[in-house]
Order: sequence, then C-alpha cells, then structure tokens
Amino acid sequence: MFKLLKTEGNARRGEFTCGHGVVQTPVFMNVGTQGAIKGGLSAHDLRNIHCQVELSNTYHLHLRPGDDVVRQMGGLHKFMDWDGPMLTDSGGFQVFSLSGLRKITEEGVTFSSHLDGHRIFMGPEESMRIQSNLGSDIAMAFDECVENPSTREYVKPSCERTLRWLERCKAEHDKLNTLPDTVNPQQMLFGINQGGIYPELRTWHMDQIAQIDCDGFAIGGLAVGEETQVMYDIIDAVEPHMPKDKPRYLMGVGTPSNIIEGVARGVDFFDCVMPARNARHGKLYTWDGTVNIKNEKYKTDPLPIDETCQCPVCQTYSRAYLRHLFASGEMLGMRLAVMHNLYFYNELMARIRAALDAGTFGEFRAKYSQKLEERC
RNA sequence: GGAUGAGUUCCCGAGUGGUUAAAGGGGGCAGACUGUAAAUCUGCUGCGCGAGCUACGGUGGUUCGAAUCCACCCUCAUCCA
Repeated sequence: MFKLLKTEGNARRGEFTCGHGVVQTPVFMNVGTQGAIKGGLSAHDLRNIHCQVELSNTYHLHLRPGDDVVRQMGGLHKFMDWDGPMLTDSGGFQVFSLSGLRKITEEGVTFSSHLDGHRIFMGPEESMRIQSNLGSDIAMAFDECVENPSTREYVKPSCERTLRWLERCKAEHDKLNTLPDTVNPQQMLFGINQGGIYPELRTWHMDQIAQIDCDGFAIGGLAVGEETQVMYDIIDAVEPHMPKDKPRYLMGVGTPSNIIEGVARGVDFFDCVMPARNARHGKLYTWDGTVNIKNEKYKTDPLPIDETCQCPVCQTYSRAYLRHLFASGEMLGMRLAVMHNLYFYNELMARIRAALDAGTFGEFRAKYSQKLEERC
C-alpha cells in the first residue's frame, strides 16, 4: 500500500506500508545480498544506522544456504534477525553480472554457479518460489537486466520476454501467496521495466507491465554501462508512464547525486552497493564531499569523518584512527566505514524527505546534487 | 685468532660481463567501484622538465663495457679454538 503525501515538481514524498512496517519514502534500501551487510554489519547495526528496508538476493541465498534452509529456519527475517521491511532481488541482475556463466531461453536462465560451476535453472516461477521461501515483503519480478549499450535488435525481444516473464511471475506469486504454509502471505510483487537505452522500447514496455497488477514498479537495466545523462533521460521518458499511485524503484542506483536526481524525477525507492563497497575500499561520504580515508593527509587528523554527522562512528572515532585501521587491515575499519556510509545514505534520504515536507527540495537539490560527488 | 657464508634500490629478495634504473614480493603513494563472483581491481614508487645524473658495503683494478671478474679493506652470520 502506497500513500502519496506530497509532491514537489516530479519529486514525491510518500509512505509505503508492508507486512513488516511502514516505510517513509523516498527511501534507500540497505543491501545485504547474502543476508548480511558486507563489512560485518548485523541487523542490529542496521537499526542503529536508521535503515528502513533491507535488501537481499534470491540467486545468492538460493545457492547458499539454500532457500529451503531459510524457510526451515522460519524465513529470512527470523534467520537474520531483521524484523523490518525487506525486499529481495530476483536474480535478474545476475543475468547481467554473471553473463559469462549463464544461458537464456524463453523458459528462464541456466546459470553455472559462480561457487562450484553446477547448473542452476532459474525462471520466473523458480525465482518466485525462492523469494516466497525467503519470505521477503517485496519480491522482485525475474527479469533480464540487459547491459548498456546493447543493440535494439537484442533489447526488443529481451524486454518482450521480460514482459512474458512478469506475467508468469504474477501468476506464480499469486498462487504462492495463497498457500496455507506460505512464509509471508503479505508478500508483494514489483514489476521491472527494461528496454535498454531506447526510449520507445522503455515506454512501450512500461505501458505493458503497468497493466499487470503489481504492487510497485521498478526501472531496471540502468547504471549498467550508459552515461549518467542517458540514465536520467530514460527515467524522464519512463516516469510519465508509471502509475502515480504505486511506488517507483530505480534499481541499483546510485551515487548521492544520482539519488537526488532520481528523486527529482519521481523515484521513491533506491538501492545500491556503492556506499558499502566504497566504504570497504576507504571512500567515505561527508556533507562536503567524499573522503578517501586511506590518504596520507588523514594520518594525524583528529576530526571525525564528518563533523556534522550524528552516526555512531563520527561520535567516537577520528579520521586518523580510521586511517590506521585501514592501513593495518583491521576489519573494524571496514565495519565502521560501512556503518558511516550507510548512515550517511539513510540520513541523505531523511533530509530529502524533510526537504520535500518543507517544500524546499529544489534548494536541497541545488545545494547538494553536485557537491556530494566531489572530493573534499 | 682461524674456517666458511653473506653484504643489491625504503625492506625482503632475484640477478654471476652488455638487452639492468635492476625480476618478484612487501611496504608506501594514488585511483576505480552503481538491483555485490569485489576486505577487490588498476596505476605509480632513485633524482631531474630535460639532455642527463646518481645507484648494487668501501677503495682500487681488469675490460670497449662491471651489481656481476680480481685485490685489499669494512661489516654481519654461523662454526672451530
């Protein structure tokens, strides 16, 4: 259930309710692919850094420990001790990221496991069954995330197939939700728009999937090779074709600037591995721009990562200490860095929402969209 | 006092006459990362803008040419008195 509270231009302030709580949007979902945030964060940590929605992955959890195991353990919420809203990605991104290890047919995708090479077949029905076993609040449709740029000749039949897959996802999802022993009977389904960098394919595909009764719609297949401006242009093209009364999710995006620009274009949900991965690699976010904490200039810097940041890391530790932890390869360094960056992203969304509430998002965008990308 | 072995660029370490500013590590410095096959990957790492200069313990020598060969010296390690 999505409630649109306020708009400013195309930007939307909303409230999304699912089985595990209410989500204030725009929201950034914190990525825990394998049921854990890389860098050593627990669900308890996620609460402390104001995470609203946790995101995990169908393909990875199917491989290990197995969605049957997760189901037996009471579902992913219980398994990882996260009682808040949760979204599971369908495995569609792995069609892109593991492109050397899979084969696509009308029926679905055969992967060679990146762990041991064994064959795994995943089609729309399999993805839905796995996500049903995981018991997430939002299941994503199984799609093909197509690399950019790909030819129109490739993208057109691909997004037509992704449409057929969505129909199959919807049918299977509805069936699974009514089973007496389903893990999360309130699980919702989001459809995914594809169409590469071709506006007419994108809008055609969006019009088609919008006719299927999904709980929300995502724009997928962006930030996978194209220029940033091309991504924005595609969002601008697709947005008018998206239902106003349902949440929109821009998958896998992005930088703080991408998120601000996405909100400005009418997006409600985001997720990205970037803040966590960058954190593990020493790139940290501040309200003045980014910091590479490994740099020599922070060797004796007594200040926190960001003086204005209220996160548990900035309340306690100096840049010099963080730098030392990275230089020494101490895992605490990564853990603290990830905590900070995810807190920053969650705080970014909170400020975006506050600006929307106050009707000052335009000013916020002007002030921060570029700044947050730059080295400070 | 004697016998062996060893001293290479920030460190370890390869290199036994020219293609060697010197393999490979480490360390250091910097960069990349967008629904996570990533605690990963990529550069740079003697000085100088440059012609070039300075470098393989030291000094001298052999040679067209030496980190590599010779002599002596210094230092270190191990063993014997």
